Amino acid sequence: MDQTQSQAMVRQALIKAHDILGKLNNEAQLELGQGCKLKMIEADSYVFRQGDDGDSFYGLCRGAVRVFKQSPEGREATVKILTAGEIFGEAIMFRRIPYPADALVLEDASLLEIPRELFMRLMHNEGFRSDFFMAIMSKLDYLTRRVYFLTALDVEDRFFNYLFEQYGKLASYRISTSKKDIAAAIGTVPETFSRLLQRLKAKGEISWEGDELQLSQQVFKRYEGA
Amino acid sequence: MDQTQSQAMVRQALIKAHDILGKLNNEAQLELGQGCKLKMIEADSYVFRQGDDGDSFYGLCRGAVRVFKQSPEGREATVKILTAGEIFGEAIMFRRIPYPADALVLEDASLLEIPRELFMRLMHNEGFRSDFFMAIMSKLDYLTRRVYFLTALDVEDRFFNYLFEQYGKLASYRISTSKKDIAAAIGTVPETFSRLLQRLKAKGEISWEGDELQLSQQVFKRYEGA
DNA sequence: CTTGTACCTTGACTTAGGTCAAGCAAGTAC
DNA sequence: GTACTTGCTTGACCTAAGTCAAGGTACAAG
Repeated sequence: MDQTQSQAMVRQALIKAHDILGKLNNEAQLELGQGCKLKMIEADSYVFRQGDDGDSFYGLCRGAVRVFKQSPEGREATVKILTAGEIFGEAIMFRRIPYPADALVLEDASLLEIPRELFMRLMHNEGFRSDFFMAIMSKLDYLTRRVYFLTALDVEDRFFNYLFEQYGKLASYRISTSKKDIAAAIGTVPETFSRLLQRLKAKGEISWEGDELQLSQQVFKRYEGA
Repeated sequence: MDQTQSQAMVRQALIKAHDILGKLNNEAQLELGQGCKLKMIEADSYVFRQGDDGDSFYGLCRGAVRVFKQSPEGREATVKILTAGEIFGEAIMFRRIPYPADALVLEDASLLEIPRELFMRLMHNEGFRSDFFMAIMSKLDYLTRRVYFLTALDVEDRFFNYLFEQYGKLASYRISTSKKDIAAAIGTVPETFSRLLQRLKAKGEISWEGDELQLSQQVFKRYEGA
């Protein structure tokens, strides 16, 4: 088997494993596999920058990507930290505009780059359309909650909500995101986040050794409803 | 002409004038007009409350509605102030969940209430689907900007951005929203907003008499790029 | 071994903006 | 008229969280 063929098979496998793209029917997956491009991007590189021209959106198959916007003065707002199985950059599919945000790779990532023209063809596929739709609606939902989360909650609440949002409600977490990035994700600075963690440790509400984070019983009780 | 017939004509006219619903083709508009319900709701009443069961979304034809979420402690986050031509409540169309936010009428409103079952039928209409899609995408865009706006900008920047977002870049505005509601929209409290306005007036950057707001030249220069 | 460089923590300080309470102006109800 | 309400303003005060600067700690490069 030649090189080109085996790469095509890798793409096909990645598509199949993807939460959204994997729901396409076989023909559509094949079409997608032929028209998309696999990109490996290592941590600390950008997938795209705000203002870049482009006509592709991305499916994330491995790793993590942080999407954020920067103000002229350099303050930045993290819109979302994406993990495997999500899509991003779809905002520019319907209007020919530059990317409206930065997308920075946090953990070495495998991405499927899907050009607009292919996307438009896929949109004729009833199944893809409805899954794409669902994905967009759940992003809408996420952003609505995020607006709430950033305006109405303090840093402590935002931290726990972030955990639950990103990992679900567990007693124990294996954290791969750096504290600096978590701080950005919950809309604060590393110093404040560090102090929060000290305070929580002191109160015995959490323990965090290496990459293992544990929450105490009381924390769960506190967030029972949410 | 009897009562029922004339009400049907009113609905039909409202649909035609609506930015999104008005783009439906004639048959679809007719179907919509027959299946939807016209509601007049006066200021300070709720269209729905967070947690309410429901299976309709709304097209706003007149007036203004504020959509917001409340924290258990009563702090609230305004998600969006809607004006004529927009739709809202569509989040529950794809999943059978209670409304995830409150929708409060700010100015006497005319609403078209569209039940899920009808919505699903309309979704088969190619034109409606694509317009609905565009509307959702632009909401997504709006919310992304809003996350940025709430995290990375201070109250002053948020105020001017709100004006430009809501009315466009004018030299003179006729403001119908109360200061209290504007304060909520820009994510602050009336006191802080009031102080901001005094400061801006003192610096000669704005004047605000009655419902007439004027911006000075320097303000425009400052926000040229944005 | 030493130098560098991220990342994280800690301390001292500042500040934007929230809270609480009082007062005022305009509209409406009686 | 007086009283009540609602929206807005002002003052005094407080505090969560940001900024700036200095250290640690650990891993990587020379």
